[in-house]
Amino acid sequence: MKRKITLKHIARELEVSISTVSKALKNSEEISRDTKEKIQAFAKLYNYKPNNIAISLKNKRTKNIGVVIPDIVHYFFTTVIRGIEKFANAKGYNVIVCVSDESFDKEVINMEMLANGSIDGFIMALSAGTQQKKDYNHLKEVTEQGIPLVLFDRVTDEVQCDKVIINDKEGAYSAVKKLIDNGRKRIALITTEDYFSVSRERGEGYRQALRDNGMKIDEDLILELPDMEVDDDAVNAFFDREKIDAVLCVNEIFAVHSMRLIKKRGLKVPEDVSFIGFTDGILSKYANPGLTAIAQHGEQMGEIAAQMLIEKVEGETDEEQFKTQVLKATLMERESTIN
Amino acid sequence: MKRKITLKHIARELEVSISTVSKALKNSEEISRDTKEKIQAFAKLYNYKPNNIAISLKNKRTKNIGVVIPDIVHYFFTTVIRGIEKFANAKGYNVIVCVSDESFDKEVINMEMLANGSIDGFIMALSAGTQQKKDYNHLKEVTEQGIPLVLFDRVTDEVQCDKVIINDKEGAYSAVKKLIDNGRKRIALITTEDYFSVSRERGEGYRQALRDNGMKIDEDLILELPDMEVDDDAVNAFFDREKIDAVLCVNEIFAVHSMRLIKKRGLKVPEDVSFIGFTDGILSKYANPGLTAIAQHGEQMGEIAAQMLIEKVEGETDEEQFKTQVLKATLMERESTIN
DNA sequence: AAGAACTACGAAAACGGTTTCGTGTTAATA
DNA sequence: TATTAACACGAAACCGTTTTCGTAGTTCTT
Repeated sequence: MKRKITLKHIARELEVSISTVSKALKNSEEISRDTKEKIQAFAKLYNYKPNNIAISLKNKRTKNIGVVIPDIVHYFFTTVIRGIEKFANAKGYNVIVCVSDESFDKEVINMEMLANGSIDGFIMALSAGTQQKKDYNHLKEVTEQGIPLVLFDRVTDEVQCDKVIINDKEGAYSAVKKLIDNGRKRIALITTEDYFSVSRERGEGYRQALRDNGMKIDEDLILELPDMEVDDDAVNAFFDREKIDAVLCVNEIFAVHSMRLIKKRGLKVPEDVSFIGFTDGILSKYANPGLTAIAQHGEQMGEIAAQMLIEKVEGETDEEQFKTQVLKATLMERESTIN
Repeated sequence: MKRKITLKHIARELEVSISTVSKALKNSEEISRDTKEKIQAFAKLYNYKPNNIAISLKNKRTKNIGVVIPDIVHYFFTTVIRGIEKFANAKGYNVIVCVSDESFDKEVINMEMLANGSIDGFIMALSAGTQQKKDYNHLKEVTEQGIPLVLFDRVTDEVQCDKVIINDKEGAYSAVKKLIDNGRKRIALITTEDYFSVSRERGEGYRQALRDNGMKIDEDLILELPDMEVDDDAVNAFFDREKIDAVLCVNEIFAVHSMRLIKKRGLKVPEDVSFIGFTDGILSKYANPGLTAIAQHGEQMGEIAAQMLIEKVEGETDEEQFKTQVLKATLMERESTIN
């Protein structure tokens, strides 16, 4: 087992000082050609690579960025991670992923672990627990320590930091507008409980579109599911109760799942009932019929978040200028709506 | 902006030495009650937390584990990560995720970056590029340096290390067996090119099941798709050419996608053609009809991999004993096959 | 009263680098 | 020949911990 070689080893072997070795490997002008060549050759031969930890300690920069997300088995979040990875890797950063599992406590614990020197900055989406509790002290603490933070998708106004979101309201608005233009009269909304910033925004877009088009808002057409998993009975009861010709869902699973329940009732999609879902993910693409979806552009979101973060990390100036970048939600039309 | 406080700050403020502070915070017997209480109170007040990087340098242990996977936007891999996270976090480890993007070069670069002190061990699945190239020197190098390595799912015999896989051959075998028992006569296999260890294994299971049941292997019933994305024309041509009453696919996407093409041809699933796919993922669950699938138990796989790795990392003895743990692939029956 | 044994703490090395500054040797200059 | 500048390198501090070892000062022996 050949252990990693250090500057000290090289220095001892070549009978020079550690500083000379360090400088030689950085091709410093201070060191003579001969010595440099000798040292560099030796280093290459023994495949010397500087120890990241030592460099981190010295520089007070880890080149790691911490990503805290509610759930990793979730298409949207993985696309965001992909975007982050892509940008971060190109800049020489590694990505430490922590999952809060929608829990406030885990979010706090994870952030505290990472904040003690392991990372240069955070990119995160708030857990459900945190949004319910409305307790953002752990976020405020890291920003007060001067650790840059970028929030994406699930954000809050109560923390001053960079943010990147999509225009959820507009996305929902244009989806509903499309349904109305297609002649749909009874448009339902299937959503989560409203402590999620995104669901709230999407709900507003839905209502606004109805209002702007002279349709009155029927609260009975709005179904709030308490869990992220779909309860078949609740949805079926909803369909029994209300006559519906279109459905907007705040996520893919709600959409695909309720589309299936509708088909089981012998109704046709999109002829009898149209469907649109948020998140243009893998389910929408492979659903049958293909699900018209509002794309959240996760990968782009991740890239932008990473860019914002790295700018702050590497920026000398600690100007307290925070931006919120709003991406445009775009409609990806498939067979679940009529063109 | 309140900067992080260090031992040195506390020492200066309380007019004691750094060593005294360090010991006091560890509740050492060496330090008097009075001094300890004073120091601990001060530390708590200023929310002192030791710097992870400094500790890593001292201990030569980072409490980070590196995970290198081909693709993060892939249900199976994310479930594995979830399992790894779960186990690792419970043991106080963080997870650094790197994506090789199926590329040999990126895999090498990522591993080299992490191997220079950033992590205590690796968990990984080989990229397509690596499996094609059959070049495993980067893996051998890290193991030679004494860095523990656990391979999962996409493994190779050429590297001596711990491994965790599912019994792909048996999984495919039992799937085909089931199709035969259902009276299917012309069972197709849609697979990738065969440099993937898993595809090869699955193919063998398919052939074996046919042989064992007195059916002859018709190579024309095996379709190898060059890409991970499905080429509609290739699959349609295949269906035009061959009369088929059942299909086994080596992944979800192949299965769901070709199931859809079959339905577009006016055939019924499962009556006319049955489908079984590998990876019991989100697509299988929400497909219409639900796709009978061979579960790969990603989360469990991740947990086991993490456990194996952490055992090696924390084990004193560098016994060169390597285990390969084989999980049982189980069939998850849904509507795409007849019971 | 002198040595032994504690007690309670500090100095310093170590982890593996980077960087500033000092210095001996040689070469160029006056 | 004496002075100076350039060159090539080393010593040491530093990043923030941990840990070993040394040692004042006190208390306990006999």
